[in-house]
Amino acid sequence: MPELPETETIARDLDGAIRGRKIRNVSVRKADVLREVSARSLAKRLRDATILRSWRRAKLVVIDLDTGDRIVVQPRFTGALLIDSGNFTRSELDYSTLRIDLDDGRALHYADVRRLGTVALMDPRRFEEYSGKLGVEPLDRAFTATHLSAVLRATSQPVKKVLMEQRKIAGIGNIYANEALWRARIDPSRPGASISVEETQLLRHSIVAVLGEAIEARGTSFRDYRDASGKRGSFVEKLDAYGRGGLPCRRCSSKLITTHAIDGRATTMCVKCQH
DNA sequence: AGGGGAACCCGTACGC
DNA sequence: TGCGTACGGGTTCCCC
Repeated sequence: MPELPETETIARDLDGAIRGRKIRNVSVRKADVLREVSARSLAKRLRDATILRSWRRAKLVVIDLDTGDRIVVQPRFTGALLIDSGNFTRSELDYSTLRIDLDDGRALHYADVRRLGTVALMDPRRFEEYSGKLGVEPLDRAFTATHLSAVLRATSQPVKKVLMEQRKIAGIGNIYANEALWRARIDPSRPGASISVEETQLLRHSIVAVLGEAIEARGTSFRDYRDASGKRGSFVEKLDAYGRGGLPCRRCSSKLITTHAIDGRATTMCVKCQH
């Protein structure tokens, strides 16, 4: 569930909480969340490392270490990075998959109820390779209308599916794809190549605006998402499309519809004002 | 190359 | 009430 705004919120909070801390010890309780590294090797490579910075790339939380290694966390649906200052409840501990003990007595946990999320450890070369396969960051200057136009022009896939392809544009998932297309008044099923220059400019603006507003609201908590201190994001109240099937369109009052015709994912739109 | 489908995982919802 | 099963959801990987 965490898309770009939620992941950004997690990474910012985490950076404020653990920047400069040194790692003492690592213990892995559920090794099936690990990717590209064994539990043993993870513990070895993290021990005594200093945490330089936590930041976001696409829907990933990246933790830079002074060793050059990066911890790359993909929370997927129910993953969370939580800091235990000694006040964790039993259920929070139950879902902890791994614990990183810090030099100030606190511990960073990766907790994940369904464990579809992943934790990888990458050296600089591997991280560059991995990150290089991901598309442009929509909040970077590089995400221009010209760039979006080139992405859309190249495909006959539905525009909504294109927005969610991480190799093309990084960080947009089902919620913000629905929102941006509603704002731009574009029918999500239209082929990428059919989107006009004017529509592309409006769509780019809609994407940037909705992501920015959602970050300000600390993300959307629809079902599971909570930030590092367990709090919900408030953008759910501002959603115009996602989760509003059957409710009146906030522009024209006609009933929003939800279909699963695009890539099997829930698409909610206004048939009257999205063309 | 690009597309389709399975696998990953388990809480929740639903049927009997 | 209890048990069994289908489902969801993003990404990766395999196959066509």
